[in-house]
Parts: sequence; C-alpha cells; structure tokens
Amino acid sequence: MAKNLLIVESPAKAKTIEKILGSDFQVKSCFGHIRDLEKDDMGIDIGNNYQPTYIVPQDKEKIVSELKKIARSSDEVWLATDEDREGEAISWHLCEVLKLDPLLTKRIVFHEITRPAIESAVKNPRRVDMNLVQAQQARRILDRIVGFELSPVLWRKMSMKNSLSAGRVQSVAVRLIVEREREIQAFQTVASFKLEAWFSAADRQGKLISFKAIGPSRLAQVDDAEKFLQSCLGASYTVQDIQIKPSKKSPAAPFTTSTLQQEASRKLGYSVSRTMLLAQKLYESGKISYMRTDSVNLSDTAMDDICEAIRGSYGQQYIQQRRFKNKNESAQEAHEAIRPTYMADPSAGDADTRRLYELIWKRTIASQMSDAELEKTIARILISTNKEELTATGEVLKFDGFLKAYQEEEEDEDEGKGEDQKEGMLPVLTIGQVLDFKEMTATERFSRAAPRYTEASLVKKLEELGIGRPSTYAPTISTIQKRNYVEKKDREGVLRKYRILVLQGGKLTSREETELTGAEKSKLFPTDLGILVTGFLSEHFDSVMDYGFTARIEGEFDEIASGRKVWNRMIDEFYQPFHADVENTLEHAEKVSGERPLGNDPISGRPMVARMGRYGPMVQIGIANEEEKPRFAKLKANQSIETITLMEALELFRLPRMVGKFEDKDVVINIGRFGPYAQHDGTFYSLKKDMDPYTVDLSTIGPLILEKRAARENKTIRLFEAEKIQVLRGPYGPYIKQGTKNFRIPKESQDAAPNLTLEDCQAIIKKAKDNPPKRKGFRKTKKAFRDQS
DNA sequence: CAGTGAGCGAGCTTCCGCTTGACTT
Repeated sequence: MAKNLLIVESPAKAKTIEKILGSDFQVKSCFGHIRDLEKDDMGIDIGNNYQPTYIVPQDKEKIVSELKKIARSSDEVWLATDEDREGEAISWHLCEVLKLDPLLTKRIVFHEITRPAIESAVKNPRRVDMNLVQAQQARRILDRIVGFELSPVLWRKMSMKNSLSAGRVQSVAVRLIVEREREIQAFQTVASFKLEAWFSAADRQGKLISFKAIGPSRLAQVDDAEKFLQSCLGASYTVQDIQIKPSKKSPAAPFTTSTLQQEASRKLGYSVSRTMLLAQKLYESGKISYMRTDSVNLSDTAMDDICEAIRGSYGQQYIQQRRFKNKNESAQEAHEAIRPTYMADPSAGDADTRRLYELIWKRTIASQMSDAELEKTIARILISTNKEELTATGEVLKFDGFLKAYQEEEEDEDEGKGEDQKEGMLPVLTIGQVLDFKEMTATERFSRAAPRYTEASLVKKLEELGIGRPSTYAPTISTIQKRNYVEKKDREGVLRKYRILVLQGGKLTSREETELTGAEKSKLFPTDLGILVTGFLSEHFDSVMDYGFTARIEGEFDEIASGRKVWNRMIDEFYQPFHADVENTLEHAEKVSGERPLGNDPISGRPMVARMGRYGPMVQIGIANEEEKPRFAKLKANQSIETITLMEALELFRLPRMVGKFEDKDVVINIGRFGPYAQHDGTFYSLKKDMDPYTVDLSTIGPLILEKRAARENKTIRLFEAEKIQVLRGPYGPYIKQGTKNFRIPKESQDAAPNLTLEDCQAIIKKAKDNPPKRKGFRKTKKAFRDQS
C-alpha cells in the first residue's frame, strides 16, 4: 500500500502522474465534481444566509466510497485538482467527504503534466484556498437561483407545455441568435458600383500578363457609374507612382477549446460536439494534451520538442520561439494549450480523428515558426481625361515562414471583405509608363447584413463576452437546440440580378447578370419558441439577460476570491432585486402566446390568428368562447408565427385529407405528434421526409404502405403467438417483445437470436424482471420511490 | 405514441461546471 494518495480530476492524468511519481504515491481520479447542491428547495436555505446543502450524486457514490477506502489506509492525502475556481472547490469537497482538515491537507497544483512541473509541485504544497472555494460556491449558488427561479416563471407564463428552461448562460446564448436574426430582417440592402480596370504589361520574362486596378471609390447610383465610364472614353492611363512596402504575417496562438472548435468547424466542417468527441479520444489515447482549456501557453518541454520538429521538417531558419498572451480576461489557465503530446508522434485512428490531430499538430508547430515576409506593391495610375486615379495592388511572398505549415482560415464576418483582397503579382511597372488598356467595368454590388451564427462563431462570441467555460461550450450549444429555442439549418439562396457596365473598344455597354445570394449552411436560426421566450425574459429580467451580466458578477467573484467581499452578502445583493422581479412577474405578467392576427377566413368570415399553442406554433380560425369551436392547424417546419401569411395559413387547413382507396380501404393523410402520416386500415405509416402531406397522392402512398409492411414482417425474427412473445430486429440489435414491453437480450445470446426457443425467451424475460435496470440520475424520482414502498 | 389547442389542477420539468462511461428498443 502506497503511503500517499494523490487525487486529480481526470483519470488519464492520473495514469501519467503515477508513472512520474513512482511507488510512494497512488494516484486516483475523482472524475470532476463529487458533490452538488441538492435539488429539493434548490438546495439553498435562502432565509439562513443562503446556506447550501450538498449531496453526493448517485453516479458519484461509487467513486467517493472508493476514495474513502483508499484514504483511510493511506498516510497522507494530497489534493491535486486543477488550479482554477472549480478545481479549488473540488479539493474542498474532497476534504469534506474524506474528513480531512482543509487547513492541514496538502494541496498542490501544476499547469502541465511534465516531470519538472509535477516534481516541483510536490515540493511546494500549499493549503486549500477557502476564499477561492467561496467564490466558486457563490458562482454555483447564483446559477442555481437563476435557473431554478426563472424556469418555473416560464412554465407559468408561456403558453406551451414542454419543459422550458432558462439560465445565465443558455438564455443569453439564445438572445444573441434572436437579435442577430432581427438585425438581418431589418437590414436594408444598399447597392453600389465597384470600378475595376484591366490592363496588360510585360513581366520580368517579357511575357504579357493582365492585371487589375480599382477605382477611387464606390459609386452609389448607376448614373454616376455611367458618367464615370463615359468620362474615361478615349483616355490614356499612365503610371504615376509606385510604392513598395514590406509587411509580415505572424502565426496564430496554439489552440484553446474555443479556437479549436472554430477552426475545426471552418476547415473540417465539424460541429462543436463532434470536435470535442474526437479530441477526447485523442486525449485518452495520449496523443494530445488536455482539450478543455482556455490557455494559449505551452510548457518548456513542449517548446523544445516543437523546435526540434521544426528543425527536422523545415530547417533552422523557420524557428521563432514565441510566448503568447491570453487576450481573454475571463481565462483561468489551469491547463496548457491544446497540443500534440509528442510532435514526433504520427497521427492515428480513423480519418476524422486523424484530420483533427493534423490540424492541432500544424497549428502547434506553426505557432513557433518564423513570420511570413511579404512585399506589397501599390501603383497609382492617372486617367488622362479626368482627375481621378486608379490603384493596382500586388503582393509577393518573400519568405513563407509559418505559412509552410499552417494558414488560419479567413472568417466571413464582415461584408465586402475578401473580394478585393485576392492580390496576385503585378508585372514590372515603371513611373511614367503608359499602360495598355483592355477594359473598365462598373459592377453592381450589395451590402450584406451580419452573418447568422454557426455553432463555432457563437462559441467565439460567448467567449468574448466571458460567458460559459471550455467544458460547457459544446453542452450549451446542444441544450439550446434540444430545448427547441434554436435550430441548425440550411437555407437555399435566391437569385438576384445585378448590372455591369463595360467600357471596351471605345464603346460603353451594359448587361444584367444573376447571382445566388442568401444561401446558408449549418447556421443557427431562432425558433418561434426561442423568439418568444427571449422577448419575455428580456422584458422582465433585463439585468440577467444583459450581455455584461456575467462579466460584472465575475468581477464580484474575483473580489470574493481575494477576500475583499463576503460571498453570501454578494449573493444577497443579487437575490433581493432579482427575486422581487420574479415575484412581480409571476403576479402581473400576462400569459405569453405571441398571438398575431392574420385577417379573416374568407369562407366563415371568422378571425384568424397565428400563435404559440400548447404543442407549438399554430394557426387558429375563430375564438375559443364562441358557439362554433375554433379550428386549429400546426405550422409547417419552415414557417413562423412572425412571417406566415393568411394564404399560407388557409393552406394548412387542408388536412386531414382523403387521398383515395388502397386495397378497398380509405387512405387519410394528416400531421400528428410525430409528423406527417398516412392512416390506412387502422395502421399508421409515417411519411418520408421528401413527401409533402399537402400534395402527396395514392401513387406515392401505395408503395409506402407495401414497403413498411415488408419492413415490419422482416423485423420479426421469431414469433410465439400464443404467449404474445416476439423476437424483433431493432436499431440496437435483436430484442424480445412481450405484449407491449421490451426486453434486452444478453450480449452472449444476441448472435443466437434466430434460434431462441420459447423457453429461452421466457428465461430472459424472467431474469430481466428479477433484475430491473438501475436508474440513472441524482436521486430516485418520487414515483419510483412510491412504487417501491 | 398519431384527430391535442379553453380551464382546472395533479405531478412534472429547471441551472452551470467539473469529469467519463453506461446503455438505449
């Protein structure tokens, strides 16, 4: 038995550290937080200075009892959780659970898993920092209060039934998307004309190449553009001035969680959750350092390793060591940047994992490489017939530097960027040279609204605002989609006409062309629900919904951490006004349904509205209390309460729809809880994605019925009719169905499913009933509790 | 599980931040 027990958060780290520390230490991991606030009564005694009640969640009981056991038989327990607010709190909870005195227990920290870092940490133990622990406790309690007081307000005041939620992070994330959408809707496109002239001249080898010069400024009206081109009729063009400017580009810092998610999205098209899943695999197999980090720092050993790799792959002249500073104020820097464990390690795993590894490898190596050196040439060209001048710009790469390994992907955030930037080489020009003119064009261009967020650009924005942490970006993005506040969608673009005026061969002509605009891929759109909930929360809880709220309270947490503020006083200052808003809203706010009048139904003359119903967005004909009952119809997936027209709404009432007879029985089409379906002979058949319930006919439904019927028969492996027992093929392999209940077949019998006898099946069912599956979650539900007693 | 949408009221839901597997019908 080892004398010392050392506890870290992550099991993968535990293994590495144990190797470094040798036989004196047994290193175990606690898998993150081991206690959390109880859920009943929020786990906070509001009237008693916000005293928290902590419990060990059910899924942590096992690890806690194991740690207790080992701690008892060890001489000394060392706490080596991460060096940030959460890590400090985990250490304190470990003290509480393992009955250690936080004032006496050794607490050590390191930011990198290297032998020198760990050996020096062990030589310099400190104690648990109770101020920091209290700052974490304040953070935890505030988040619980916000979440558990706001969510119930939504349950009461919103007109839909699903389990709505609100929180400090998720509600602001949704707000960003809702407001971006508003901006885009309100955006007024402005057209202008961009001037470009084409010339040709000889390059160094004497070969003629053509190059472009751009006009002095954009012209607002087509008349202005025409006038300008006209004024250039018969002009000659002379090089007036040439400027040569050296410039350089520097590599980006190594990856943090947020920048990795952004680049993997831009370069590889991965969702943030996919990136994190693959990164986790790489981390667990020892390929990369820890993947949830906000630090751009690299350890000294890593820097040496990287320089060695640069020397080997590119040569000494490509090395330029750099230390990057974090621009982010909210960063806690408990870990290193994300980097390969060993630069010499080749990539491995499946294609997707490999691509992510290579991205990390290249970004890491580039971060320690030389600047790229460029030479920019700017030539001013005079027009003889007017006072304007044109500018031709060329860029030449003198030394590639880090660009040899890695180039950061451009972001398409701002409008107009990119178009004028693709600069190539200019031919050799001399001052006074008269250029060979080919043509001049004025092309109509349009201003663009800010782009919709992608998952990754939303993460970037949240990080800038200091909202959320590396471990929560991906889960937050999932939550707001799962709650149906936000949808990730593609949108087809529309064709738009634009004009081009051309001056060529002494003649001015004009033509019209079309381009695709507004096409979107994997962008985040707010749903009607998201819009409605955000509007409600912003109206009644503006302080929490403020983009600066998190930054402000983080400042207060810092004051608690430095001992200048008492945690429960800070909570009280927040809680009093916040709770008053909650009470006030519960008492006075109207129920919200987002109702929007559409006009009158031309047949019945009754009023029609679009609004949020209990089961989602819908349109309604008539009013509830009238003699004739109202009629209802659900909105289609791509429609919204804010934009649906009377005509579109009337269309929706064409369901349910009889499309004819199949095998002498009626076929009726409708939309139900689980989407569009056909009903035939008492059986339901879900329509496929490409089948439109409003237009589909018997020629599509007939084959669908036959196909689903065949699939159903194919699903049955064995059938014991008398006992109502079936062996069926399911998405997770074969399973047994008795009446309406399903039973899992043990792994060892799965291959033998086609040969299972009735007795085999009954044995499996009996065994399953005797050993009910364990419930997951923090505590047993009340229902499960009742059922037991 | 598949024609809901009012209102009543039982019983339910809900947060953020640390960590990984367990396990699905």
